[in-house]
Amino acid sequence: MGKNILIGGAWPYANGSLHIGHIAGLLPGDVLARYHRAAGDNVYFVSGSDCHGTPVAIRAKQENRTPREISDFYHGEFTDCFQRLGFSYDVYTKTSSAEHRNFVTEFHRKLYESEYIYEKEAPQAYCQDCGSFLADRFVLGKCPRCGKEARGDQCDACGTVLEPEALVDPVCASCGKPVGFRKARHLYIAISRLERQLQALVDAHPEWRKNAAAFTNRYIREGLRDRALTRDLEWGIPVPREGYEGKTIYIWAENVLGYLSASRTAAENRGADFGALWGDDAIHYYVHGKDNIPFHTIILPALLLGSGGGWHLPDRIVSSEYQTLEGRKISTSQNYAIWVKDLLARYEADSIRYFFLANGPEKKDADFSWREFVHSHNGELLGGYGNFVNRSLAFIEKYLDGTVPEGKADPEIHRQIGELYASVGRLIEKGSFKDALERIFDFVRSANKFFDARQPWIARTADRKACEDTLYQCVQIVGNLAVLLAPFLPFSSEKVCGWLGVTNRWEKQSVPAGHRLPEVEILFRRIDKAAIEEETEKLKAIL
RNA sequence: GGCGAGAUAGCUCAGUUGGCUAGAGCAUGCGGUUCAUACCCGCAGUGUCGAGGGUUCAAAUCCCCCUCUCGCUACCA
Repeated sequence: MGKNILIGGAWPYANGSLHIGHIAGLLPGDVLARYHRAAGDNVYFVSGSDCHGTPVAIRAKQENRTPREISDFYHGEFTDCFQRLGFSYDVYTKTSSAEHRNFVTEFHRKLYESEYIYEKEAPQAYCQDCGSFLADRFVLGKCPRCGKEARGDQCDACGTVLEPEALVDPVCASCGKPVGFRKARHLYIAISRLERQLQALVDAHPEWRKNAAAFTNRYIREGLRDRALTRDLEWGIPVPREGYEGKTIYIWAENVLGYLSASRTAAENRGADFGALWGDDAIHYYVHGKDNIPFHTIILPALLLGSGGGWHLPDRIVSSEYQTLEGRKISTSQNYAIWVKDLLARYEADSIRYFFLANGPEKKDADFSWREFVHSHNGELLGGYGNFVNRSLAFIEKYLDGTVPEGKADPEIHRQIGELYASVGRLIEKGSFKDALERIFDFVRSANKFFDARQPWIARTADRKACEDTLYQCVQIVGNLAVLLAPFLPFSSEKVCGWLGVTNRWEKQSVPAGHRLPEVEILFRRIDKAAIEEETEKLKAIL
């Protein structure tokens, strides 16, 4: 009986295109989803575009469009990129959808009745000129303590934590005009009172990525602060409470609930029990970059606990470090990035997936360089795996009538394959994707050695039976490699599984003797080394 | 300023609780092979394990200190 598995991929913010940093952090989610499905579990892999919030509203204003137009535009781009990269979301939606809005409205309405929610009036910076309230860090002024330039949340010069109204001569960060302060009433969630439960959550999960546990412990140690759940913004989900007309729900008190709203849609689509998915027996993974950690280990659990609905809390936090680009950090504002749509226009999805899964920022920042990308593709993916598939199948086509021969399986190789399903599965569940791929590619190398050692091209005339045994064995290896690699390289695996007539279930596959191969094509195109120079030049031109 | 993470071969990284001459893949050089997408196989290296101290019979691994990089510091995601 399959387990209920929720895999929540982070919701990319719909105010700019996706770049390689996004895929590096999100790809693990798809590997988990594909693996768990192959293993027979009930997988709900959900995500969506995060459409609300100030940056989208600002961008819309600048471009003279509506926030909905802006976010829908990027949502369309995201959907297209994810689809072409092979992301197997069960539901990919957006926070501006009716389903999400309805779910959140209902959730918040109940939440407000909880003992953890209270109302407070506080002065808030307001810019007459921009016509809007300002976030603390969008207020600039002089530090009351050291007199240096400081932001409304903190003074970098002396390190004092500030309230914006404490600043001397406060001005608006975007227009530079003086700001005033108005009293504003907001709803707050008493995260401070959930400290014990949140600490217990971290302590109960040693399997969280190290960075997730470290961040969370640090926040708790520094003392959790209550947070406002509502904002004086127009673009967002309206606060479902009397007296809050014109206010919207704070984006982080809303977008993380997308895991619930989207998985409810997914459950309804397949006529499954949404309650069971969020009950005790489920396993929940959250996959995102390290900048998202506190929102998934503190805010989301706080909302789930605060609402008192008995919701399942996060089990496994797969939080990546950052992807750098040719040794520098990616900067979208300077256009120093590689955009996913551009990558997809020139390279195959599996090549892209392979690189970011084999070299991704699992435990520390990882660098993307074109040199590495081309070498890893040509050397490992194509030269190692692609070549083994091709030399095996082409040999059969050319010399064995395109039919899988009768043959004896090598017991040692048979054992190794069985062991791979177990160890690779374990590593994927642990979030160790690099290790998992490494195991598989070790085996690919040994398979190439096996082929060489057996010299079937000589045995073909000298010892026909030995040649057939070798190729029979190689076909078994190819079929199983395709299944083992399917979570990582879905497109090429689908081809190979199709040729050999094997399913993609996570268990040892066997290709029957006598199976006729269809015409086989090459799995991966070689990337011309000249691309390294070309692509690197393009990046240098930006700097 | 505070807190956190990282610094290991040209590159990307592994190195469990300290233990033999520090590893892998890629890249590089040499040799072999030819079924295969000039592919694969074999061999060969190279490293003051960021610097400096200390603990220990023994440290990349523990302690101290320093340097550098990155991140977080909560109403930008």
